[in-house]
Amino acid sequence: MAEIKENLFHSLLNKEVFETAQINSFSAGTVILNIHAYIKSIPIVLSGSIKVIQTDEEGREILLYYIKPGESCIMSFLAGIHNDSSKIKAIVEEDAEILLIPVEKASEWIKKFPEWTDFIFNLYQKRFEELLEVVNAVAFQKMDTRLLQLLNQKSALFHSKEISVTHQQLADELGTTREAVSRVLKQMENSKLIALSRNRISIL
Amino acid sequence: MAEIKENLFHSLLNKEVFETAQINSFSAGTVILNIHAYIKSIPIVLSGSIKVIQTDEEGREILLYYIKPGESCIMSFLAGIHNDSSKIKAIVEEDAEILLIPVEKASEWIKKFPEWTDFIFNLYQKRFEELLEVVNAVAFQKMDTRLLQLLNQKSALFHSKEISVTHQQLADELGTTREAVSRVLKQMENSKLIALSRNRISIL
DNA sequence: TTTCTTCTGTAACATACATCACCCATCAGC
DNA sequence: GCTGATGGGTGATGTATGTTACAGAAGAAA
Repeated sequence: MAEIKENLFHSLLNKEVFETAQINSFSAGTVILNIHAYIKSIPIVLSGSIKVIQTDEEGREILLYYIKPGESCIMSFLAGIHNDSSKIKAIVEEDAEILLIPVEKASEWIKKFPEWTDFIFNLYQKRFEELLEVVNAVAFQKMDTRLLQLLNQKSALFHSKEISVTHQQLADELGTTREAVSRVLKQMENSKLIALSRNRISIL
Repeated sequence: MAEIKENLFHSLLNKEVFETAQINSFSAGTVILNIHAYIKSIPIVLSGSIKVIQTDEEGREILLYYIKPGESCIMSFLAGIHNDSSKIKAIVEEDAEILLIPVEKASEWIKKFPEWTDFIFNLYQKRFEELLEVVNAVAFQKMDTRLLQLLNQKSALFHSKEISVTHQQLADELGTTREAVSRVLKQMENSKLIALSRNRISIL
């Protein structure tokens, strides 16, 4: 974490950023940002990770992307500067330390610090591309492909081939049902791609 | 068009913007921006409209959103300032007049004109929300709902209850097949929601 | 251990959509 | 008018995923 902070400090943020911001710790599962909530501060992840999901009226969910160390939630930035409410939900995936920046500062800095603007635009592009991938996956890919991708994503995130997750959680993130996930996982186990046990999937 | 130009001029752009930019005319069907193309200028639509679609490797498409007068293609802005290639395809839907702004100017103005930055951020938010809706629609909605929404969108765009379009075109925009579209349309006709004829759909 | 809860496996069936196949309708050009 | 091209209608069939329903497995609690 100290490392990330140093990087941010040197490469894109300056003293004022760190002096203004507060650092907070959140444990896995905490809902950082809920749908329809109004936003007063913008989070920058220092350690851990946050997952951003969309929920529809009927409560169905779908994973949009992860926010990793050094990144921020661009949706909250947008909603924040427009004084609008959030359209998405953000949940801590791994215990995280987060820098909270008041919205007014965030928009003030756009005028003052070109590096900050760059940082924001870079994130925009990244998030846009990730959203395009989600659209593609949902529109054209079958569950097996999507599941495998999700497992690999999680494996990379946790730096481990062992993933602690229930089928229901995966189903929620993919916007499908537990049974569908169980079926596909079982097939993947039969093809020796993964090994299954309660609350745990190992990628082979 | 003169009206839009005046509005842009007064509300968010200034003299320099119009002096720098060129106005070009494009007729319906023109591909303004292709996937993998590098971007040297950013379009602002003055009249007509542009549709932005995503295509995957297998050539399947899906409509993302429309760019209407007074708006710009934010993807090209992002890709432009990062000197990256386009991930999407933009096609003129209605004959359009477009202001072309060189990328260097676009990023220069971020520092110079707060109104320009506001304009950009506003668009970002709008596009983000539209993408979220696409994700939702593709993930959770059935074809009948999606088709109806698309027809209403087109009807609003063309300011007409009569839409000139083939079933195949609709299928492409929804990322499905012609047969599926034909069947659903026929049902909708039976429910007196629309009337069908060759190359034309009338919303009742 | 026994009991309870949560997670997983799986069968049977329903449904939406894709795919294939073909015919008919409409319209443009001759 | 005829002819050919494009667009549209529709049945048959396949397949992925949703739905319902229930049983067994693995842990947690007692």
